[in-house]
Amino acid sequence: MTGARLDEIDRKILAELQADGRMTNVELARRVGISAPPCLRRVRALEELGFIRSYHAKVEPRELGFEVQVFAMVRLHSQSEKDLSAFEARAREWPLVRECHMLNGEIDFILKCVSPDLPTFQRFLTEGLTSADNVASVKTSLVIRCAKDEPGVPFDIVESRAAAAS
Amino acid sequence: MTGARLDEIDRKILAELQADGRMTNVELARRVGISAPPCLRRVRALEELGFIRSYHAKVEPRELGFEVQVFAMVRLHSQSEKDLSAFEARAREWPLVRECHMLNGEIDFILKCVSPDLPTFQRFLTEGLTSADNVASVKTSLVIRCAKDEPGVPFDIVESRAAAAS
DNA sequence: GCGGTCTGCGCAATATTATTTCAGAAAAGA
DNA sequence: TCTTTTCTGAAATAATATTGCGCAGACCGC
Repeated sequence: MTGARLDEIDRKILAELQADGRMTNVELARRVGISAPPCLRRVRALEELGFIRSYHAKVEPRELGFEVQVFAMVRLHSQSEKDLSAFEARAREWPLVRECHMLNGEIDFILKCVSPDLPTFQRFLTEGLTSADNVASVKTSLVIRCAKDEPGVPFDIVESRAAAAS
Repeated sequence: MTGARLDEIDRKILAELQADGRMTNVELARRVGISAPPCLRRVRALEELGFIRSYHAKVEPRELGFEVQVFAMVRLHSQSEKDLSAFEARAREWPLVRECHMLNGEIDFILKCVSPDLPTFQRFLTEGLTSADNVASVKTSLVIRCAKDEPGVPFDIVESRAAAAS
């Protein structure tokens, strides 16, 4: 279960580290209002308990020559668990696929892909994705631009909900 | 321009920090094969030049009570730049919307949303998104499960391409 | 109320790490 | 070749992370 309850300080820690994952523990402790040692212990606990899964530098794909970003909507012939898992396993193997989510409704999977250029993506699309086993159809949409990209959780809502509950 | 060329060490640094954004500089230096001071200078430079945009802890939404994740495909009536920008500005204001990408093709925008529960999302959908100015239609799909979530860049491809070019 | 246990805090000490400084080696150009 | 530039790494210093430990408050059964 996700039984372990978080207090106000834990939520602040998560919010701060989500916003800046490289903040020093001293600075973090200052911001959440406790001293460094217990702060570090809380961070470790949050990591252990799975609230914090990992830390990542956000790298700019375009700066690295990945000019193309694409969302691919995939439909399969068979939605048996075995076939779904098989597709997911393949998705994990494709480097161009950065995210793979199973959806309800008409579309079975949505993939977020990056590619250095259009030819490379087209090759992946024709030789990899659409020709993969069990794939019924693929609809792709190029990303023109990104207006917002803040994965994670809206802690402003977490806090207002916690306040409302009390 | 993105003129500043990166060498092998820079790319290793980016790959390592993308995989573990909290790695100490000492460990990072050891892994990429140089000493700590020049390594830190390179990291700072990569941040300055925009290759590294930011650092984030990856927080598990479900652990924090955000049980619902949804992709919303939005179509607008008008695609004039003014109206597109207006929609983007609104998307940035909605806390439940974590990502907003403008697409080509039939769909104008795709939004990735999180919500504590279905009622909360339905309220946002009816009172916020679908009733917003200029929104023609919204199709939503619940995320059943996530098979892969590794935003960023596939450095294995960067390296093989660099090797091929040399 | 009174001890016992549990939990979490913060001080202080120590180990690691970050950062600056600086001199020297390799690459580029006249 | 000589300069200029650029980048490296050793050493020193500043800052931070981490451990150990004593203390205070909460909770519990008596």
